[in-house]
Amino acid sequence: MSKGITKRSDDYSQWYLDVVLKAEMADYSPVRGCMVIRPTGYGIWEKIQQQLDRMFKETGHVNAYFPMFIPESFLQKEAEHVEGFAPECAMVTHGGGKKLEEPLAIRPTSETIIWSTYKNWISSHRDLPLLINQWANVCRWEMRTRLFLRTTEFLWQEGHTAHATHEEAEEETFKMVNVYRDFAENYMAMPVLVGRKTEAEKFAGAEHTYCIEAMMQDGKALQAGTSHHLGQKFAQAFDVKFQDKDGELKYVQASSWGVSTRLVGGMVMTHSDDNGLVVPPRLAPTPVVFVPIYRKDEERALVLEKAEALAAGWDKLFYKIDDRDQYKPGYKFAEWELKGIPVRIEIGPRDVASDSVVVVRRDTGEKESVSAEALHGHVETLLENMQADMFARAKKRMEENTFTVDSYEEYKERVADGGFYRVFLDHANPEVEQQMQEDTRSTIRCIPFDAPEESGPCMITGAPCSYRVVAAQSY
RNA sequence: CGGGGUGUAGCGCAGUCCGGUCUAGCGCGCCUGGUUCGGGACCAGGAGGUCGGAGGUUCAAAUCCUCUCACCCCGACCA
Repeated sequence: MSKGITKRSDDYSQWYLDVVLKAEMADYSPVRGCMVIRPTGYGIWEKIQQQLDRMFKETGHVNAYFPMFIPESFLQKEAEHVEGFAPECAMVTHGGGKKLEEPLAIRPTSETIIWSTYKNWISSHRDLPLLINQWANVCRWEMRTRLFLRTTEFLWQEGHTAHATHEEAEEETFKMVNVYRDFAENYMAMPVLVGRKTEAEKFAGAEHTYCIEAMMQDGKALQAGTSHHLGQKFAQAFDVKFQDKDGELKYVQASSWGVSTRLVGGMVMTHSDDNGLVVPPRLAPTPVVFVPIYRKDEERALVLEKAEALAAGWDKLFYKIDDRDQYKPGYKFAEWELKGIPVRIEIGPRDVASDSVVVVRRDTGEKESVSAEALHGHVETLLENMQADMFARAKKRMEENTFTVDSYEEYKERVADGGFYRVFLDHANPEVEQQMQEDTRSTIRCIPFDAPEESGPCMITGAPCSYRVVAAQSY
């Protein structure tokens, strides 16, 4: 069927690369670890941006833009932050033909430049909360990269908020991880686990980190979004204080939260199949493609005219008519499948004669004949159903691959096969997680918010635990 | 940075072990013309290559030697 896509069952990571490259989502760049995002991939990122941007604004945030160059000294102001990011920073040492007095880091994240600026913007409780987001590129010099999932430069959004109290910052941190959950589930059709990161996994410079974790088709976890309560760490590092109602000077409380182009990779690994990309309708830049079928010029004219008529009333961006003459219909079918267009409408002379069309859904491949009259309603319902079905399938898969395990021996045997493991682990003790990582290359993905109270012994040390955490191998 | 692999036309590959038949070939794609068109059409003609790079051995190198670069996969770091 599909030309040159490795089967998932043969080699999952090669399959992923094949899909991304063959569907023309991205290309390698001349620089190691960087990628060119092609229109098919960028269009999906744009849909992600549009919807998230709306959700951020609906929750009271505004966009701004901070520069990508950060004085090296800024990064050093917060101890944990430096330690976490220094090794992966790209540094600019020259400019204008001269060595710079102070090297500039290309932002790996913007906390430092933003808090150095917030210092000037905040003086009173009346300036709070400050709720700003930015869409930007960032750069992290990773040892090993993978298209979309981890690249040296990537695109993301980063929200940076300032609050008067710890509680308000907490409310914000929690609210935003739930925005991410809402987005992942309802737009990406990607079920996620929502919870808190362990000390070992949290953001460098956060008090605590909340996250959404998704499960890919091979059972590995993907951190899909994070929201951090930064407490007063950055406010102290950059001396950001405000005068409160009570007249006292206090350090501001902060949060930051982000998702990146990694989501595009997560979408691929959640929904796509051996025939190529499968895009959930709500992330499809163009959800519908008409493939005309004709033999002679008269038929071509007839069929295209009918397609135009059928599409009348639909937003121009909602559909496209593939009137390329140099390809046969079968070729076009295969190509649009590879590129993941959710709904294909086949229309030929026979359909025109019967005043109907053939409608095919990408996720299941099901075909049905639909009367012209019913087409709009049918397609709109179909897209909604696909969206729901894709989520349901992914959710079922996640549930079926989430296991409850009590013995470390059993865990060690099974975790490499993929899946989420609900286990008792003394995560407060960092050595426990470290040992597990050494033994199994797996980590605690999160402490789910909805973990029921349950008591049992840590599977490694036997220490008493009062709930289970979720551990898995991850990307 | 370790371990494995691959670099030959836009893509996928053969040729490399055992140097000469390679003036480098095949499939797909591309260009021209015609016939086709309901699941990746067919025929005919054509364009396209510093064989990853540098150095060496040789009468002769895609092929042997040395060095080097890039990319992919698997680990250690991470959204």
